[in-house]
Amino acid sequence: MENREVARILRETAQLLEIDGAIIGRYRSYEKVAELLFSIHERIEDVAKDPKKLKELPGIGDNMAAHICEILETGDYALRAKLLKKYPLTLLDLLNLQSMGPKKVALLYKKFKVCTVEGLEQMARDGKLRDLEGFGEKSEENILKATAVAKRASGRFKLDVAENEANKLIAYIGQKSDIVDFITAAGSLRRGKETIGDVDLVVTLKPKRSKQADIDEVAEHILKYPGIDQTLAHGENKVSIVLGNGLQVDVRLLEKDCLGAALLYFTGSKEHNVVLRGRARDMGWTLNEYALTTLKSGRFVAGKTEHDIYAKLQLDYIEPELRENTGEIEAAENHTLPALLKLEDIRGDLQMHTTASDGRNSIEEMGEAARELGYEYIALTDHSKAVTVANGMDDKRTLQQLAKIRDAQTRVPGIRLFAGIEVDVLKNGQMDLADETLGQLDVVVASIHSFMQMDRNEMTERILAAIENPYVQIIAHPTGRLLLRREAFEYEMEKILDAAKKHGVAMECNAYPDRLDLKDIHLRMCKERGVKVVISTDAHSSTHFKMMKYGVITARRGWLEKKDVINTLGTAEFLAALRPRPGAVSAPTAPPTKAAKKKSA
DNA sequence: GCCGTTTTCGGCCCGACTGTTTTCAGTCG
Repeated sequence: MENREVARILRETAQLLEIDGAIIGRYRSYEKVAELLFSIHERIEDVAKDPKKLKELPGIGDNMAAHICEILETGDYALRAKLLKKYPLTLLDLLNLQSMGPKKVALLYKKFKVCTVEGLEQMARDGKLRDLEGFGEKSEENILKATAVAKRASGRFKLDVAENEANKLIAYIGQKSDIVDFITAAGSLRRGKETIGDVDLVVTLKPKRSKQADIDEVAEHILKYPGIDQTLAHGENKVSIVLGNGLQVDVRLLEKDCLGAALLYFTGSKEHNVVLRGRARDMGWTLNEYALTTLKSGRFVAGKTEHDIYAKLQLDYIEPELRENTGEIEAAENHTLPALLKLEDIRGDLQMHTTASDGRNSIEEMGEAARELGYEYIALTDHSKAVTVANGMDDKRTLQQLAKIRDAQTRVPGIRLFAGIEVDVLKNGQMDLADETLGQLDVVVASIHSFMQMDRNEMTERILAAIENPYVQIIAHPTGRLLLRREAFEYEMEKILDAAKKHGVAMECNAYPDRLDLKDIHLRMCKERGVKVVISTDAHSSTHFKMMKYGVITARRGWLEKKDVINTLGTAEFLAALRPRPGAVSAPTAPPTKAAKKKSA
């Protein structure tokens, strides 16, 4: 059973308990364990084999351990089943609606047996809710708005989409440059999460322009933003809006002096903040979004910058991407935080497509665009024949493409053009092209584009076979997921990574924002095992090279450092870091640029 | 339901905003 399955059952139990009126701590304990299951990379099924190990996990005691074992054994949990006799499962859909929480859901169910979004919508439309205690006409309006939003938006957005919307709004708010001092994204966008639920913007005002009238002026400006679909909240220092595509944006308007505390608070994650606050409390302080202050007298301790606050808490500065309460606080305490990879460390891109298969640009165009970015090398990796829809190449065309790349190299100096392939891993684990063909190429990237629904064991065997093929050097988008569209393949990641380590195969972090594959926690597993990682864009056009930043941010979330990623190496070192293949001839070197020629002369 | 050595019982983040109230409960992040 997958962690997310166990987590789902625990989370539903927590929600049902909350609706049932359980005390806060009880349902929080279920929620916490559900959250834990998403943050650990061991399979809970494996951990649970040793009851002692299971109970070592934070938040799991005797009872919870027994519940987890019950779920793993029976596929369900008795308390959840019992609660479901009292409340239908569809009731939980209502919790996802804006303005609806457990108390209101419970009341509505008790009074009217409302348990579906459609049912609730009808009640609101008929004006049947306004006489209920705690409800009014406005509540009905809000419910109708919320059901409309729920119908329109799936609720989450890809990182690039959220970033683009945020940047547009930041530029717009920046028009108030006489009042506004600084604007930045916080929340999961700043942490670089793969999908974003809503965007948090922190806006600070100039010291002489932070009166309420100034804040109001900026808020009014924001409410006139052309992209707004509806306004959810408008208070003294907060504006919440929903954009046309359903993306919610919360903007906080604050004084400059509390920027550090505000950024820390609104960047999260919630779990990271909870631990920081507990730590502050242990030290006799209290931490909120305005400052770190003394518990007794409320005297200011720190708050101008995040660095100040971490320092006072006796922690090294923690980069936003690490703030998930998955060990970063302990590492900050022990001065063992990683020196995270940076975008400028990347010196080449190892997966891209040209007009030979399904790309939009020629070899030369890709080479020139990559050189513009300052890269030292790229690998041109068109599809192999199994991907017919992408005009994949057979052996003959692959070798023709190799010759074309060698030829293009003479016209594109100053960057090394590796002749590569993205060869398909067939259903049985064999390669889509002959070994003799693969052996002539500089870089062999293997990936799966078919039979994605295989069962766990079969898929594990299939990928193991690919890794054991002596010509395969990189496994591309190893889990095949498409964010918000398609689930990852199921297989035993531990086994795959152990094999990759053994055979010197690098795992790709595909930087394309629809993929981000491997994802953060898998990359961290690579680091722990010493598995080599490459970050590639999978560019299908020269404009796609800019997606590299999403791969880097994902790698940072996986705690990766420059030394963990082999396309941070120079050309010769990179080639040496790739898996050596039997009988492979080394690629010819690139002709120097004119500038370099002059220099050596 | 979990956790802890100043607590084995009593907390469990905490402040803003809204809408319904007429001082506060519920929701949200």
